[in-house]
Amino acid sequence: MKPAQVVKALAALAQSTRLEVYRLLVAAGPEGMAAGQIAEKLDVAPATLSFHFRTLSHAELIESRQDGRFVYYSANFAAMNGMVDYLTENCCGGNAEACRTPRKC
Amino acid sequence: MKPAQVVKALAALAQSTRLEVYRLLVAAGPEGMAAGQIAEKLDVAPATLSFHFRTLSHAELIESRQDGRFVYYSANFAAMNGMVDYLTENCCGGNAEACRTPRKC
DNA sequence: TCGACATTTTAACAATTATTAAACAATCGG
DNA sequence: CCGATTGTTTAATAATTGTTAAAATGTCGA
Repeated sequence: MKPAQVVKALAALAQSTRLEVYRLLVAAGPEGMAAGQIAEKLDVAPATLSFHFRTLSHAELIESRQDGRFVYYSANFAAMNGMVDYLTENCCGGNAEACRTPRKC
Repeated sequence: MKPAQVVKALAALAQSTRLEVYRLLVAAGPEGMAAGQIAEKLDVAPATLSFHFRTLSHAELIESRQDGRFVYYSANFAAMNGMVDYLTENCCGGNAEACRTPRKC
């Protein structure tokens, strides 16, 4: 994963509304959720949400598919793993064991 | 980890200079590096770097200790793990296996 | 104590970002 | 087709952020 893209992904998540959206989609799993459902659940104006979707999409953290009148968004799990891998590269000079902790996903 | 702090941590890393600083410190391990070493290695003006240190410190992603005239900075590994855990909470509605991938650290 | 070194703070400016309302597509049911 | 629904785009404004030079702080060796 290239540095510029990691920065883009981090920036995309570094905003409370987008972070909530992303977490919602992570919890929703591969099937995702419709834009309207998300707007309702988070109580955010559609235009605002659309702006944030675009940012998350551009960062390749989420994907979208159209289904009739609805647009479903879903999380791109590989992207986040790539981001985390980048952050922890050469951890402790290669001795990763020194700072290992278990994780959930 | 509280949402506001996760946002702060992500925002701190969502900037190329700070991301480089952080990665350098992750690689350096618990002993860390002196501010001047980092400035030289990354070719960044001291004042600029100081500004970024403050942002990273405030996000609790790095720590500092004074040693004579030098200030050593080091990565706070627990903070990043907390951040990642937050992002992946309830992954795939609890079925974390569905999106599991191995990681390095 | 003096002078040199290491780093931080302040102040100012340029650039980026978030939000909203309003206008604009696109899709469906009747 | 028409009207209602779903979502996106545009344009404008307010707020936040990154960078730099200059001044200030703190530490050490002589």
